[in-house]
Amino acid sequence: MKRERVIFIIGPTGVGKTAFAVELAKRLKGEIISADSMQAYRFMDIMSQKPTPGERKAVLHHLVDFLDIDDEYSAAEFIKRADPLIDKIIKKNKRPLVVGGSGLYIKALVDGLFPAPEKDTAFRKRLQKEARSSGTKKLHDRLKIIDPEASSKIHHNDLRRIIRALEIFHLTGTPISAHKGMTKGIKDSYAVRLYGLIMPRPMLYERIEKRADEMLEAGLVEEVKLIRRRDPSMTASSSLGYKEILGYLDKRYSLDCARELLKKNTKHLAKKQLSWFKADNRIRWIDLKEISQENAIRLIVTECKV
RNA sequence: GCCGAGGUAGCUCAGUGGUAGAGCGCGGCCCUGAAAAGGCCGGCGUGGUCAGUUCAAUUCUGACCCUCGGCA
Repeated sequence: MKRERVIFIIGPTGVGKTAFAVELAKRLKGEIISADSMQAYRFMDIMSQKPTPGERKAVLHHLVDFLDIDDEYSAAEFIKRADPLIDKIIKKNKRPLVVGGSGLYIKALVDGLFPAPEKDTAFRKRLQKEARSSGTKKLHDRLKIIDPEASSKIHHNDLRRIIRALEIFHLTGTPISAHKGMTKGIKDSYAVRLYGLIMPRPMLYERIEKRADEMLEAGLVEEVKLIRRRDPSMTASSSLGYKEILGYLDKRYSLDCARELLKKNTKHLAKKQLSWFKADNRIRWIDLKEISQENAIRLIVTECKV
């Protein structure tokens, strides 16, 4: 049986995934699934650089604009929603395009996430408190006893992962390393094609800086004020743009300082995304300095007909 | 012109008579329910220039150049 093809457009923030994907979707009769933790939120329009109303009219977008600011979101929540959407889109005789920059979200969808219980907030709080009073190292030592394999892979300062590993054991009685590998992703039922958009670092950074200025001009400060009033969730409040502007609103530094911070942190993000994606050799890279968007799209369209 | 302070890593600066460090930046990397999060690793640089003292000077002395304050 011929497997249906699912196309992924991934890449660092600022390369132009959105515009590219919209253009591609038009040619392929596609619908876009956003693999983006921040575009999911209502009201976070400017900071998450959502597709424009025009773009959303031209191509149907899924998983954009459906969460309230105080909702949590996660990779698991994402695949829970994205997985069934793929089938639905194919049944409509359309082509699913997954677009986003989060390495984990993409990997989770393609390769799957092992079935595991949700977070236990009380347990996490308890361990965080413990870490503060007696040190992160102590928790790492505890992990070593119940799961030597996981503890050797998790750095002793990486509190977040140490707690998660302990949490899995606490909730299931099985160490986290025993859960890994027991995963099923969409790659098992579809023909997955990963296209990575890229451009030389200086060019990307220039675009990022320009975009930050445009976000400020478009009213980022007002947007942050609005979001703050609505008590953002942990996920929402970790958005780039939010914390940088918050510091300005709290008079900890000037607007110019916030602007520079936003630029710097966005570049850091791009760098981290690049580092994540580089490790995945299934990705076919498209350098937008070497090949025009138009030609790249044509190439993908041709490949899809084969 | 005079007085004072200073010129050390891309930036801000610390320090030492035996040729140098820290933060930030920058680069590299890890990543399984917060991922736009979290974590790890990476520092030879004409020590402003030239001369002197010394076994040895970035560190002491002198001259010069430059920067910043103050006075004219």
